[in-house]
Amino acid sequence: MASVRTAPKPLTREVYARDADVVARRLLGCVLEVRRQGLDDVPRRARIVETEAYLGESDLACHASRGRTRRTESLYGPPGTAYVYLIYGIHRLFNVVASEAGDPHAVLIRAVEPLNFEARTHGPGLLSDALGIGLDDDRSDLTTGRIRIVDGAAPARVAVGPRIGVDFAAAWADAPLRFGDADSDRLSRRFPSHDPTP
DNA sequence: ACGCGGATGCTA
DNA sequence: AGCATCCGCGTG
Repeated sequence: MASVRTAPKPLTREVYARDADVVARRLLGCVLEVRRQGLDDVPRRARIVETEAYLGESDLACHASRGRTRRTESLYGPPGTAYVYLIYGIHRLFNVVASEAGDPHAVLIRAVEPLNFEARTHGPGLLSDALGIGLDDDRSDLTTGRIRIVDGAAPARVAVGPRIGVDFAAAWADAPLRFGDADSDRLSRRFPSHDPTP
């Protein structure tokens, strides 16, 4: 009998309800899907290959470390909420809220591999442009909205390193909270190779 | 009100 | 290494 293609289901809220470093690793290999109303019938789909974890108010690199403001309001929402903000007046960065409501953890999606379209997606600003993610998506619910994440196979090898662009964050700057599919050719930047030697 | 600086990406 | 470009936030 013919195989039935089961519609992929979005990750459930409980998948997001863990500390951001756990969720950041979990999201590698999962597929980000964005329906673009009026532009596509078919959602754009892309495999997540690089993430960073931001661990709440005590994490000096996390926006919530400066307290709860209007911009960071979405970080305080339930896990599975989108946090999208403008950086350098130019780029929109897409994050997934993790942990639990009131504990502002986030996972920044830093790079994806396009699955059913062509675009440059090897950076957090680039992928938002390619997928059509904008400030309007801030605070949207990833379990019900036009942006969703469906499960996928975890990468065979995971690279780990310090986060990018957070040198100001004192001791937190060096924490190993950036994760990547070590075999992807679309990472935003090279990971420090703790490669051994020959 | 006002000035500052940033979870980037491109060019030199 | 320098710059574009603009919103949110801290200060007045």
